[in-house]
Amino acid sequence: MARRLTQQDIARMAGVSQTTVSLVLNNRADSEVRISPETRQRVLRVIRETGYIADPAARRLAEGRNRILGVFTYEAVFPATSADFYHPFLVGIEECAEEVGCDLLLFTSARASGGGRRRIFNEDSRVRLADGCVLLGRMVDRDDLARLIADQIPFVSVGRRDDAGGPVPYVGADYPTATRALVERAVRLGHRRLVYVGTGGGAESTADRYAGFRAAVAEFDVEGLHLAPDVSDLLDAVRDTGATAAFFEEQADAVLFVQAAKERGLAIPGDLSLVTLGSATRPVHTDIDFTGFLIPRREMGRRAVELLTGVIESGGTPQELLPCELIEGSTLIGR
Amino acid sequence: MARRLTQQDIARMAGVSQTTVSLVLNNRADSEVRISPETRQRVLRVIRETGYIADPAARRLAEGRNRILGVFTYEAVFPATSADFYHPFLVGIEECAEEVGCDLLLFTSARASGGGRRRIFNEDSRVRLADGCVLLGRMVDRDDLARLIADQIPFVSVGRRDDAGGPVPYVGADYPTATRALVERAVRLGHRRLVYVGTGGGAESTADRYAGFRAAVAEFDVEGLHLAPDVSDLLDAVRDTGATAAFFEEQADAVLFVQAAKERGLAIPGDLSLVTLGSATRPVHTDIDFTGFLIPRREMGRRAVELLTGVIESGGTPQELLPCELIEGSTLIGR
DNA sequence: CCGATCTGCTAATACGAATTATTACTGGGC
DNA sequence: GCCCAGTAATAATTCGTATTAGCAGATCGG
Repeated sequence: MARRLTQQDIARMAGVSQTTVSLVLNNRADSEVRISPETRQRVLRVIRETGYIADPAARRLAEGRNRILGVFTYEAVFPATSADFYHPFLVGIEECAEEVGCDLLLFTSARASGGGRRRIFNEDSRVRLADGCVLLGRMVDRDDLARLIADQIPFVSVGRRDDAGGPVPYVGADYPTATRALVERAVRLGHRRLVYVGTGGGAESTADRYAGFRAAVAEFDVEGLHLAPDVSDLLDAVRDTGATAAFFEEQADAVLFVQAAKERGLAIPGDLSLVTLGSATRPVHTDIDFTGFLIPRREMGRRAVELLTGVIESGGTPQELLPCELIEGSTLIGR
Repeated sequence: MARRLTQQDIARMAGVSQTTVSLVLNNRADSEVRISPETRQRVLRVIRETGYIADPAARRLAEGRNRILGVFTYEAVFPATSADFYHPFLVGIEECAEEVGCDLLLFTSARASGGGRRRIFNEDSRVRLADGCVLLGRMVDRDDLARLIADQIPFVSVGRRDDAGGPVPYVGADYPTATRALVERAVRLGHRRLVYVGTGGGAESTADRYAGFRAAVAEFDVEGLHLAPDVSDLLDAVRDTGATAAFFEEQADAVLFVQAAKERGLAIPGDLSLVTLGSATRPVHTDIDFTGFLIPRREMGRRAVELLTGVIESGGTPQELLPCELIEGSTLIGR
């Protein structure tokens, strides 16, 4: 590999010192440092002619900055399987990274040598190459989080915000508010007995939805029931509750439910209103125009990068919940 | 930002020199270099306890390697608009990168300061941070290519393979062979008059398809006609040719064509057989089971990374066309 | 006309890891 | 007692850029 151009080479050609080249490049105009216009032009000309570009590694080493943002995911970023969960986040992340002039480093090598799940800190982690990083994924390793905090590596977690021996900077979706709004809408439409279909626990994202549901039914003083999505006959189970509106944690479950309802003569939304709490994590294609809300994934990605640049520059532990856009839809009607 | 651990720190803690730490880390066992088992263990223990990780920038500077592969695209990698062109390539790239233990650097900042199109070499390009890079995109800048070659930066182009003052390493799809195979199939089924619908020129990918078509009709001694896809009334135009089978360069055009045919009472494939030459670049959703072929995008991504690692290690200018899988489909029948 | 200030630039060093050259020590052979 | 081989480790240098301190020469004030 032909040795590439260095500032030393440029300096030689322009008849100045390497220092001068560096100063011109970073066009410093401090009172401390002075370069005559002629010299500056001469150096710039050589740089232009040779197409010299500074070595990013050396740069990073010297000044500690890179304009590279790391992106870490616990699963493959580009899942072969689905129309995928990560994609919208990445769209937002890329957009914003482009705006702030940063490149993205995807930690694809992170799968530990053991072949197990991905870990941020493996033997030769390249995390530190980036100025900071965005964490994506429903299951973030607590030890990794703790380590990030301990090492004071700037990062922002998207979605997850578990505490890990210290506050975690994050961008999330405001599920409680969105869920509350949907409950309110149902109540306004005359529903008095609602059922929540979903795990209601586990990941924060689902726990949040359920908590929002619970708080809202209490606030509006209506009946709020809960059903696990994996009961043997969900259709009957929902019917038995006597609820007039069902809130589905998972859109995929709602799709199956509608399928079953159609087969067994239950009219949606005539006999039962349906609400979905956010877009599907499991891929599903449907033409049903569910009433529900959109998780602002793209916006979350964007915001994560914005916050990250802030953290990199001035530290802090930003925590933000982004509003979900409500979808009018046609599966929730008055009764 | 708390200063992070360095080999110097580890050395101090273990009571050895920085050199020793480095040697232990790269566990060199040359006859030139000897470390006693006790010392080695002591150093390793400190490393384990502190969780020390080498600074990738310093590493890169010293040894010139990074295990980072750059990925350059002329458009956004994650287009907000479509179920997107790049995705399958990226799936393959990521898979293979993970296997070879490399991280991926996406040059998202590459949009030149002018706000114009992306360029690989802008003022502070981070290209050199990577050991080499994969180029994606239908339109690769010739100057960029020339520069990559001149600077001897290892790279592999996916799809494009324009000459740029020197041979370009690439992975492509074997359109000519696949197109020939489809023509052959049509001929075997009794078709004697075929029409190619598409630009037939411009990008290599389309030029290749048309060239394959031309060569095949010559080889099998049948009639081969050509129609631009944007004629005012494509349906009539195709009808007028008297062809019994139409080969569509773009699946999107074929979908529209079928639509029009249905409306105007032309039976597909009863009255006219249809063949599509590769999956859509414009996103389109259809349930039609077209006869045609699949562009092995994912495999191309994989292979590009494989070839790139080869180039990085031992140079060369690999050039490969990957076979396209034929799709039996139901739009091409005998007559 | 001598010190003070200003101007334009460079030498030296730091950054963190890898590598090369070199030193300190131990035993063994004669 | 001296030289040599072998072992274990270190000092010094390298990579390319950024920064700090400082050095000549010119200009100015008194």
